[in-house]
Amino acid sequence: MKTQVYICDNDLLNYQKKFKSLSDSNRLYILHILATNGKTCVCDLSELLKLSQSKLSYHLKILLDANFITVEKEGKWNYYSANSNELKKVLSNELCCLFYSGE
Amino acid sequence: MKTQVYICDNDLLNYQKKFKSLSDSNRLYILHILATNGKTCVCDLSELLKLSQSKLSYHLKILLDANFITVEKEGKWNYYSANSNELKKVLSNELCCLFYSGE
DNA sequence: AAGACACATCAACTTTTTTTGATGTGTTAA
DNA sequence: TTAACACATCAAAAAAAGTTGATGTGTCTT
Repeated sequence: MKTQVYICDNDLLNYQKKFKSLSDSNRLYILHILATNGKTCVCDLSELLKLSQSKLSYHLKILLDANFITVEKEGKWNYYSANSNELKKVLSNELCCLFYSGE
Repeated sequence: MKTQVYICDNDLLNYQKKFKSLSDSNRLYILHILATNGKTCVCDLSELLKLSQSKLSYHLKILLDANFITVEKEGKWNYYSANSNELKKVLSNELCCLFYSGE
């Protein structure tokens, strides 16, 4: 029985956070919309997802904290985009186009 | 604003389940050990992970339900292995060797 | 300056997940 | 056949995540 292991606690917690952010169908749907629609403002996301404003905000923040999406504030509106580079680090090619956009 | 989206509810729930199973550092550590050590029995996992027996059982079941690991019962012992084929469908190559074993 | 809009944040609540310790089941050894 | 072992399962408790409705902040319009 080998006892040595190669991953450190910090890495585990970091991946835990990333996968936790992906572990909700609302958030996966958000990523899907951002991946297929590109830059989208909260108001449009709210319509597409049929989520209340505060609920949507909550889920966007989680994806943001995981660094899987980015915001640009333009005056009154906030536009969100998928951070495909970060998503690609974690997700398989098979999930390309579904949850992030390809090269 | 485009309104069409391409993913169905069932797919979303399926991915939610998969990612939920990956969203815990104990379970990621289990996968890491299985990926690096290969087939391992619960008793050895319990020592490596320093998890109580029932807690470990709980987490193994979640990974099993997500189809990310498999069991073989040999008499008294249960041996678990990573289901690398399934993991590879979801996880990037970058995570190969960390959470599943390569080709 | 006042109102309307787009969004974030907060506190209270609900739901889900995780932990814990006890009990149950099958297998092996004495 | 009894005891010990390896593990799963269960019910209760604790902790974490998600929801809701209200409030706050910044921007634009008038």
